[in-house]
Amino acid sequence: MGTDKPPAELLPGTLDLLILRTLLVGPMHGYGIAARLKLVSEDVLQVGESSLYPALQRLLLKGWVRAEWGASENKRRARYYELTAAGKRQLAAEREEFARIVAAIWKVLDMA
Amino acid sequence: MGTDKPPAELLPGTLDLLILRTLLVGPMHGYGIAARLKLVSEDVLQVGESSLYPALQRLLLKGWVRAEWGASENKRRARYYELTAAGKRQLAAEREEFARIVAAIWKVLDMA
DNA sequence: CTGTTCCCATCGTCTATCGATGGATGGTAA
DNA sequence: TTACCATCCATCGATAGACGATGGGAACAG
Repeated sequence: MGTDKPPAELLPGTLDLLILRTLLVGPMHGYGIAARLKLVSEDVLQVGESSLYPALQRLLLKGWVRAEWGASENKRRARYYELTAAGKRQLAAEREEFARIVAAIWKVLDMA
Repeated sequence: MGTDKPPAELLPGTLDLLILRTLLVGPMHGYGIAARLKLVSEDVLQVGESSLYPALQRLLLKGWVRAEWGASENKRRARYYELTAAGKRQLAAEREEFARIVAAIWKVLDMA
């Protein structure tokens, strides 16, 4: 029967925030970002590459990240993404907004 | 002069949860649901009617709410939405899933 | 009778996530 | 060497969900 599905991997609208926060740790390539998100969230957050790369393109366009080609630890060619100053500001703003909204949602969930 | 303002009013993917939780208080009509969300969240959550009604249709289709025509307190005709048993189960499940994901996001936001 | 508030609802747009897919490269094992 | 697998890049098409604009109708206050 069961067409059961894997419940949910991500909250829409939070991916940019997650990527920016991850890049705050240091420059990283796409694959590494996905791996780190999965690791830190203990397998709860699983971002596919087809979500990740469009998101990175978005962030590049807005000037929140910068990209540079390099070599990964395994000597493979890899594109490293790095947070810009504007990206750091954006991160702070998005984080605050996220906290604000989540707090509001909890108020609803906990109301009498 | 830009009183510009609200960048985001809602986290996509959380609307169903918010509606179900609101209906747990008791049967309510659409307008009332929106008003209550705004009130309880202290103006942070503002759901427009063009988001609300499609969402209610969705919930009806899935059998999580039931609808019935009646009269509002002001004697106007109003459609009252009510949580079904399946809806209550769904609410519990979505709430848990929401908590799970938000906790994971915080882990990312707070990582070293 | 006119305007305002309350209450219903749809259409079209836009943004974003995701499954499927494709390709290149380097390490490893047979 | 050859095969294979893991890593790493990226796009396309489908789908879903939120929102602005818009429309209507019924009660009540002025």
